[in-house]
Amino acid sequence: MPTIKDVAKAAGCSTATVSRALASPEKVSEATRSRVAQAIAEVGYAPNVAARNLRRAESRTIVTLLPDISNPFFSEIINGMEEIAHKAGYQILIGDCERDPARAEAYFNLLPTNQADGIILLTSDIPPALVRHAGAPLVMACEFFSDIDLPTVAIDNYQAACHAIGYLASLGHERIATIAGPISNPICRERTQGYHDTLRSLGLEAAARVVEGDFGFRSGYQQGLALLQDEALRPSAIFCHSDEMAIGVLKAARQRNIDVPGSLSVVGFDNIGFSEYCEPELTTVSQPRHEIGQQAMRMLLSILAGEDVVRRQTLSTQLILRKSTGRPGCA
Amino acid sequence: MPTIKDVAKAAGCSTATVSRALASPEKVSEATRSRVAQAIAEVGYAPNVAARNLRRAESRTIVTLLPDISNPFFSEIINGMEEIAHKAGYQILIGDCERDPARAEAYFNLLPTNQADGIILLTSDIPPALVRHAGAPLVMACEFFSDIDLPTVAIDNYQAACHAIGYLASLGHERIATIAGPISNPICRERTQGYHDTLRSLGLEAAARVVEGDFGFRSGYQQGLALLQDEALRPSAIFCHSDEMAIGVLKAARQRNIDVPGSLSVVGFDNIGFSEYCEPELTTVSQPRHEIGQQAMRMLLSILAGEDVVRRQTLSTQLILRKSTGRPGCA
DNA sequence: CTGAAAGCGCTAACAC
DNA sequence: GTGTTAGCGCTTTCAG
Repeated sequence: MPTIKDVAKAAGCSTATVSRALASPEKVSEATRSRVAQAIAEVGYAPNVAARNLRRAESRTIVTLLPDISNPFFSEIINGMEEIAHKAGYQILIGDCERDPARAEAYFNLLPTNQADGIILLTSDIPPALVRHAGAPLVMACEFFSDIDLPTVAIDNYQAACHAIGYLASLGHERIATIAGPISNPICRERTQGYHDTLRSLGLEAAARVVEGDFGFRSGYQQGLALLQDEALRPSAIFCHSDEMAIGVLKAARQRNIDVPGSLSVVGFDNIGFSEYCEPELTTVSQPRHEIGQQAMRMLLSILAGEDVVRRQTLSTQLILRKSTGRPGCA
Repeated sequence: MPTIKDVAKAAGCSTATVSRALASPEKVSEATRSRVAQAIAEVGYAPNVAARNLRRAESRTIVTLLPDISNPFFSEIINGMEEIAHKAGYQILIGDCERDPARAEAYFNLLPTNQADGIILLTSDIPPALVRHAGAPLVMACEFFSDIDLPTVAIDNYQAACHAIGYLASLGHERIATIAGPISNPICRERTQGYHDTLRSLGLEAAARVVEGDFGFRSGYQQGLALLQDEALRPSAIFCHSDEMAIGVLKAARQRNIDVPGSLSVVGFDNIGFSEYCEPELTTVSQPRHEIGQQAMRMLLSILAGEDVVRRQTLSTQLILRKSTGRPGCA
């Protein structure tokens, strides 16, 4: 591989000039600049990034920490992030934590050694101590910590839940249950709060029922089975904190011979690709995932550039009406 | 951040000794080694990776190129790769190509500048020229090129298809169709070949019908709709080259009021998580994804280490029998 | 606007 | 077993 020296030789100038021609062209005369450009093409030069990083003490790499890479919810967010990062000459390193603090720690350890310039957190399920002593810019997307104030881009989970519950109530549902994500998760608390507040304002609080899942298919299925077990207590609608759990509920209902939406309405959250292909198609809360990814990355790059940023961006959600919701008892 | 010099000073030795204590402890005396270890803990040292990479002319980074990060089929493979890579001190950079040759090229360009040491290809949908002139180790996983012989770990697609079709035929199906992935894709050709050969050996070739999809839900749905349109020509079973397409077919059948498995059997490929939660649960060909990821990474690391490798590893598949298949006309 | 020169932090000959 | 030394390729003062 040719180095900057080879280019300098070919262009008849010093390595410093080549470097400048690349990094700050305006500081180099028109003539020199074009000679350098030609020399670069001639020798087939590409800068050695490790050398540049060492010298500049940066890595041009952003880590994205997520709880589970197999959840398709994240992929569109990552696409949005990548789009912005790539334009700015940054790379993304995807870190799958799998609820393992050691993994999270390994990724945070990339910061002090200049292997990463910053981290975007798509999960709050990591040791707070890591976050507090990160020593490099951090941005939260989708989630947040209850006790640590980080720059954040997210939706209004409270409002989204209110909206979903309000819609179910407007359909005539009076017994609305929730299958939440982990209660330790602040966004789930917000959603649950929105759920309770809406029920209360509608006088439906007596029939409130919240069970906990982990966002995955299986937990939705199991909690759905439990929720639908006792006919006397059976909810007529279930609001789920993820589409996977909602799809699990759909399976539970099928197994219990409960028609959806005839005898049970189900609302999901996230609008993943599957939600259009399950039976029945899922009514769900859609988040602007691509935009969340873009904004989070923009925010982090701004911070890295030393610019001031709006520390809290809230993007809007949309309730997508499909076939899993209807008036109660219309079977 | 403390450097190796600080450690040397604290341990009362030279930087070279510290470096050796870290890289090849057996070359350093017991006593020195422990003094170095203590000094490292004392000053809180962590090696600067950019400097090491520059010096060693390596990056300890492996790129994984895949066609679409939102396809959950890949996530378990990536987990397997990460497991092995991490143990060996390597990082994984996930490259989503999105069928864009420019993206693929950008990732290949990391090779000559030592930003990546090798690439694992999970897609064959990239310009062959890139592959031919990569200038660093490449390994294929799952897929392969018809005209470029790369070290590969994959399943026997031909056999897997034969097995699936044989099973369908054993159930009594005589009109078996296939929704293939892109015909330009060699693995799809193999599967299609297995399909035809099996039908022929069974005397069922006259009713053969192959249409092309792109592995996604929508294409399965659309091709399913088309395949099920004309009652006279309607297949009694459809073999799909991906679970997503099979799930699309399920939706198409529902829309056409065709009972699965009563009037139509459907077989998928990949055994993604959703295949257990769709209606009916999907019979599908399962690939050992975790193991594929592990083996592919092991192979690449061996090549990097200059070891000889078995250039072609074939892992076994399993036909998972669930609810989407049955005897024809048993509705 | 350009060149000389120092050095980022680390490793690997090469000596001893 | 350990120290000395010369860079890896690049950027960035500092002079001019």
